[in-house]
Amino acid sequence: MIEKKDKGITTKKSENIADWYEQVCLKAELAEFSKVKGTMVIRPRGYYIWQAIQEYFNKNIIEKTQTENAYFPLFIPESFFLKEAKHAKGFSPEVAWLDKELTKEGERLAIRPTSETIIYDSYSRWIRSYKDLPLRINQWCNVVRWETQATKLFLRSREFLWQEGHCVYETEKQCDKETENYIKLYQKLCKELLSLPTIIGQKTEKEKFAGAKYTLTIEAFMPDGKALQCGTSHNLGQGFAKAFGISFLGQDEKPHLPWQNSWGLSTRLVGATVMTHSDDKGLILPPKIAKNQVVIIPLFFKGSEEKVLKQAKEIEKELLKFRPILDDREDQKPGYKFNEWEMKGIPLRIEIGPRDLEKKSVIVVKRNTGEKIPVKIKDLKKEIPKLLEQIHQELYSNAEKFLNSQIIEVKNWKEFTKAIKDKKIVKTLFCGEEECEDWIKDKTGGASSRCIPLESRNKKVKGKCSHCGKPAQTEIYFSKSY
RNA sequence: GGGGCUGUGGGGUAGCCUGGUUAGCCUAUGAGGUUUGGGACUUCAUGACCCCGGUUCAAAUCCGGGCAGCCCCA
Repeated sequence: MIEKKDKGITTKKSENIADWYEQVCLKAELAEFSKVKGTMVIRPRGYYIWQAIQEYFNKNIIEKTQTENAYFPLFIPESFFLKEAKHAKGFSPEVAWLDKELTKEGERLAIRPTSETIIYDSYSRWIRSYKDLPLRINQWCNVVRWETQATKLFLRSREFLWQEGHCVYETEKQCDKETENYIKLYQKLCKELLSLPTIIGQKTEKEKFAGAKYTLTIEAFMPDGKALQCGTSHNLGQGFAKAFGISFLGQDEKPHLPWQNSWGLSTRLVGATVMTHSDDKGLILPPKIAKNQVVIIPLFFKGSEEKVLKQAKEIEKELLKFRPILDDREDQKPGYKFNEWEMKGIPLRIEIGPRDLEKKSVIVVKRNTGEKIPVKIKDLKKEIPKLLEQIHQELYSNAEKFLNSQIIEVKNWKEFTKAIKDKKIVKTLFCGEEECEDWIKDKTGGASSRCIPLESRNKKVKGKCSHCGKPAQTEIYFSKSY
């Protein structure tokens, strides 16, 4: 016998987070699996979230940093790819190639896993003098990385949507400064839009972007102790410029190689947000990215239906800017509706019945806490934005509290392995050796370096690597990851 | 990287071991009636064996391959 609750989320977040997460994505109608392994359909409720990210991004990052949006092709000739050796090597295992179609010269074509090469081919023609710099271009597109590992909705798929920014600068100093600025803007987006706390840091040599001088990252931490890379900003140095023949005449009338960076964030952020905030009843969304911020549920009783519905419609009209849903279905009981909209993550529910009409008030219910708050109808327009903001803050501070509670400082290998086993994030001293990092990954069942905290990356440290005992070079975070 | 499990109407499942009548149930969907302050009741209707191949008089069931999804360990 199937329980009625089977219509809802049947697995608890604390019991099996993978199954729970999948159910939330599917049942809240954010996404569904598609036929080809590792590909997904993003449904309107899910795509709205991505659009909200795009909107914020274009307004607060693209415009404010004087970056421009453009678009480059999906297909990349193999020869472009091979120009920067480290880059080509790093991406080669996961590039998807077209089977038959070749260029006129007989070259294979790759489906972009990232667009450095095809963009920099253009840049080599566009940049002539220092007056052309800085050049800042962003593109919104899809990329394909042929993952062999287990794929997961939003978090790891073979095709995903992202933005990639590509800037060119006259000086190293400016490049450093802006590479750091972009990652900080990413962190701000996560906080202000998605209620997601993150850690900023620098990737190790082992984990940095293929072909980069260094990579900055923001890392979020999921409830199961796994980290999720949410955005990266790479200082590419001059390697790509050299490989693609990008040079400019300086004021000194001599040719110079420019400095470049690239930076990106993807639909993975949607997954991070869903997994962080949602609960056993289903989706919880930060209000700013909710397709509908309010659902109005009229409670019908014989004799008063008309009056209640009329008032509900007035409220709907009054609250139009919060994209309300008026659920006036007559064939469903209120309890059913409550559960349905909770599963779909509507931040606020307004209940209105005959008893409320008499008092000229309604009950407003917060999705994240379940609090029921009586509000006078005339005050709704004023109170709703306050409650939405409150939800945003509560989600952030809960996630932040969790993040801080997860970080454990360790001094030796015993503490290190115990912390990883306890699904914590290890903060420790590290020698910086790649072999040491490999060894740790092997012995802990996959814990890898997350990042060197941004504030301490140029600081000298005293002490020993908590694993090998060699003199430490840096502070660092280690954890398992998605 | 290694091991294991699963695939049946839109969703969740029974049946499979031991091949055999019309593939059962819950839910969903559509129509009707009674209802409505936390997943209502009822009548009728709609709708399925992942794909390819093999064994067999006969395949959801056995065998092989493919595709897809999940779990565990490192």
